Amino acid sequence: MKFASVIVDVAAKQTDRAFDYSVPSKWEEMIAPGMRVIVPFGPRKVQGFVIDVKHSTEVKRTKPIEELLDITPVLTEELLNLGHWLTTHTLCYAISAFQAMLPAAMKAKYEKEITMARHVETKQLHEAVKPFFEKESSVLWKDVEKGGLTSPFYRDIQKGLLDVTYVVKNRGNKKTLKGVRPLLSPQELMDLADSLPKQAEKQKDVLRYFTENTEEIFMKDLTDFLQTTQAPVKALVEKGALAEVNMEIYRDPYENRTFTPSEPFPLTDEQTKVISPILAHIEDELHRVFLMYGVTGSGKTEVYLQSIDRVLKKGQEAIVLVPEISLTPQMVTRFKERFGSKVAVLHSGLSTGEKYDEWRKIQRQEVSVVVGARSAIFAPFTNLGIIIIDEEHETSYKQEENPRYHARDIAIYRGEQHNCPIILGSATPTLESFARAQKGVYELLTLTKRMNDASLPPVDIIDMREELREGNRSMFSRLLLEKIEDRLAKGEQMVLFLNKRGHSSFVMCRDCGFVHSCPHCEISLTYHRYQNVLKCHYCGHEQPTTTLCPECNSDHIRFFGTGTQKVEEELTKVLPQAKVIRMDVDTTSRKGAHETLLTKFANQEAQILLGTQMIAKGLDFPNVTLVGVLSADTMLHLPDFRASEKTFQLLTQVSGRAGRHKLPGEVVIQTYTPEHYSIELASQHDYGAFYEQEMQIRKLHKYPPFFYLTLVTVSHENLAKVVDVTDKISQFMRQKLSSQAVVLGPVASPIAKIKDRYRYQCMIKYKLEPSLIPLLQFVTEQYQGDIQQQNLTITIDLHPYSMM
DNA sequence: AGCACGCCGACT
DNA sequence: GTCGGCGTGCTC
Repeated sequence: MKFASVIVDVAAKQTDRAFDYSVPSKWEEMIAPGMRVIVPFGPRKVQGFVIDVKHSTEVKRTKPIEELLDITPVLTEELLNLGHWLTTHTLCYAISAFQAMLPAAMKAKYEKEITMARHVETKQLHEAVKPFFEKESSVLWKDVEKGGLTSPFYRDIQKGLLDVTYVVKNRGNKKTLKGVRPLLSPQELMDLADSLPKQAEKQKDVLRYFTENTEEIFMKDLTDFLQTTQAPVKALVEKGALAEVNMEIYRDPYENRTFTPSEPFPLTDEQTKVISPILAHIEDELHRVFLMYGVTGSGKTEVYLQSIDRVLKKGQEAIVLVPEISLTPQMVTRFKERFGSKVAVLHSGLSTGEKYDEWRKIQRQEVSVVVGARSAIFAPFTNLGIIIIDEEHETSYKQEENPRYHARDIAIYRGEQHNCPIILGSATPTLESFARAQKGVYELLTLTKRMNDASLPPVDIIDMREELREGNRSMFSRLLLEKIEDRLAKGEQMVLFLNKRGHSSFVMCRDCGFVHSCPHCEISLTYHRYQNVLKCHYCGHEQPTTTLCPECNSDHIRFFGTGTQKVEEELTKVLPQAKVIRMDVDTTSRKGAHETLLTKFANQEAQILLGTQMIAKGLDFPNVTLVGVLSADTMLHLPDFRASEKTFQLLTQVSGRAGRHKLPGEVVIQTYTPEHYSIELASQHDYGAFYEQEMQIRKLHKYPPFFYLTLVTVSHENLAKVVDVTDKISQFMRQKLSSQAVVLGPVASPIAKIKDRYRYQCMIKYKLEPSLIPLLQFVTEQYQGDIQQQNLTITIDLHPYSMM
């Protein structure tokens, strides 16, 4: 008798442990850790992950496993261990860790189904229930709820007329197509062909095909190839010579695209110098973290490609992470062109089914390179030779929900397991990584020259206060407008960048200062012109706009801040001849819209590309000679110690979009704080100076990389309760941690209320606190009662990226 | 997280 | 006396 330890799909503290089940004898030989199962859990059935198979158990009465879902484990031994590591390092439930490592299609859906009990006739049922069972033999509970008929159903369930069954729906629907495979040896097939009568011409053709090809083939391909129908094949199946099989097919998101194979480019001296230690570590299978610091356009990608090439030649595999936002067709194309069908792509633009298919290619070892966003770091490779994280500084590598992991940490963990190098690439590395490189924890590799000997574009900083003083009240400075007109005349292209979405950021009464804010969240509402409504970005609350101030009845209601829509309007007003493509969350929400707009721009259907964050990364258009940043300081005043760093990174990235090719480029940055060092140093392309200056500030305020951070956020609908709990937690931590640690709090969260729940925080800054995690675990256990009964939530973010 | 069980008040 | 409200505790 075998027993399986199972982590069940119930994300709660009380169920965050393994439960033992007996393994029915039919699965004893097959079952292995890492497989998914369906098990009875209380009155219902849930999905679970087998983490251990053993010959005995302490549990007195085990229930048997209901169903074994996998033939091969979906989690390798390495990933199971990584799951456990995640639970302790991010304080999440084991089930959340496992689910984060798999495509969404593998997560079960649960449904309650109502069927008629045996020997019950419809006429016995309640009048309201009857019609449901006249045509169908079962009804989904959610449909009953929708119809508002829960009570008559309840009554019949109580009477025993109806049964409730719990069904687990597996979403991982493999798409299959009919195929054929031979059951006999080529010689036997040949003998069979000879024994067939003369008129069985087509059957002989089929047999002849299989004497030469022993592999299975799609039915359609076979009949097409032999110019026949399924009939002769069927006849041979009857005779026992062939068998019909279901062959898995993949939805290929890139199927109607052709990729011209590319050859490795000759490397520059700098690139050669940079790649040699990487290649040496690949060769010797040594783990090492390389920080590749290279200015935009310095050819980092070619170094990645050639490193991967070496890995593949050794028969190993590679993971490449790119930020979601820059997982552009351009980037994917470069990998597909070099490595062809060996590449799988994983990003949020794919449907659940498509993601599942890409994942299956990895699991079945049909590909050896994965290019993907954050979660691709969990690709189930077993022989990793390199992990690359491009644009290492991007905040999207940190998951902002449980498990709150950073892909960089997972990469390093896996790199240690597989003895392989890690490359972190960036033109503006995070201070954390650069500091580690300075200390020798990581190895620094530097690329200082741009390809094609292009120089970094000159940057003009425009003081918008000055513009205002001189009577220019528009959102375009005179210099920027002049340059835009110049490019329009020359037929060149430009990119205008703004980091806001919507029309205006907030609506204010100029007489009394009243600002429309969300009734459920402590945040001002955003005006959306298209629908003429005010929207809350946090809870989705919508309300109509007003022409009069609700406070003082003044009609001096004005829209403040600038959104892409408004810029577009003003642009067409000032320069009616300009063709503009606007890219923001609103215009790119439709699937494929992103790509369509970029293709249009690449085809020069418009001269101006106007957009938010998403156009800052990875785009490369040869005809772009001007980049304009409309308001550089919008993110500078956020309550975030990384605000300067983020501003510097963004401005540097945006500037890098200009003049990457033959035509020289120019950058114009508009700002209200031109003297700020992050703006000034970004305009000088001086990362080194920025690093030095920002490090001093971080040291002074005890922020990373000098101190680690942990953020505890408490939320509840009652303000007093939130303050009380946060205060107790803060005091407790202050008391238990070493004197070197700094505990700040309780303080209101930057967004003090979301969806009618108040939020307070306790921030812990520390250098070395081995007891921190156990203490935090203790705290959550202490409040377990309140969490369950009163809807209190305590969120713990170790190494947070967002302070919200 | 669900769900059953069990104990109380408001009704036929 | 019974229906159904919600607090309590368990799930191999």
